Amino acid sequence: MAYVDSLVALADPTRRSLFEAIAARPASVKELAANLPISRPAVSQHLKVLQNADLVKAHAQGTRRIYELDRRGLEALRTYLDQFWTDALGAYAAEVARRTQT
Amino acid sequence: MAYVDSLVALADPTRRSLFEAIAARPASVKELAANLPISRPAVSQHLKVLQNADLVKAHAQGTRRIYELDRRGLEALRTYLDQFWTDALGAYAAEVARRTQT
DNA sequence: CAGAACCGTAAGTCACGACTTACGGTAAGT
DNA sequence: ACTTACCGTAAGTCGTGACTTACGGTTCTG
Repeated sequence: MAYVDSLVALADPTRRSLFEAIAARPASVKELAANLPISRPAVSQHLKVLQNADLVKAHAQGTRRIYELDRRGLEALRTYLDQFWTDALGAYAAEVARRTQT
Repeated sequence: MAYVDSLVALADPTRRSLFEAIAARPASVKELAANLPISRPAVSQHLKVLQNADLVKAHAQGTRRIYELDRRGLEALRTYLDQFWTDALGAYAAEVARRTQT
């Protein structure tokens, strides 16, 4: 259920900010913390959540840890959502068609 | 920012259960509550959240309210995620390519 | 070999959100 | 009209998770 972790991770506004910042450009923890109104340890904690949701991955570079995007988390989430796209137009289509109002 | 509401709504396990049940087949509040270990008012509260995330829509049928899937919420969420798919392969591609390890 | 820079974890606080019960409101049945 | 069925909202409780400060560990630099 990796998609669950992705959903929970991205539901938090601070983690979304981190994720979006990392997606735009890989960065160190300090750099990421500089653009947020919270402490550096808080950023580390959020990154941990993002990381084991496979939304982000890190690699050391000297004493710094550079975080970059990991597409596996997004992919899991995407797959989960796509399931409803097709389901909603398959078995569910007949039901909807009858009372269509959209 | 409709996608934010969708993310928050689907981050809760109970709301996911409701959403998935509704996606599989439209149902009344009582029917939905019957398959969950929580009270009926709790279900109503969750449905309210799902509804103003545009993940679900309701229409009255006698004294019952039938909830069915609303694709607008999913669409908003999908669009948000797709943004990273392309971004991550565009401006971000060069950065990654250099330190590729995946 | 200090000292500094960068980071993760531990422990504790506090607000928020997921529940409950109680209540009121509307539509159908007799 | 009265009762029953179905539902939403109000108010209050309680656990979880998003923060903080404090600490220890590792890697460059002088």
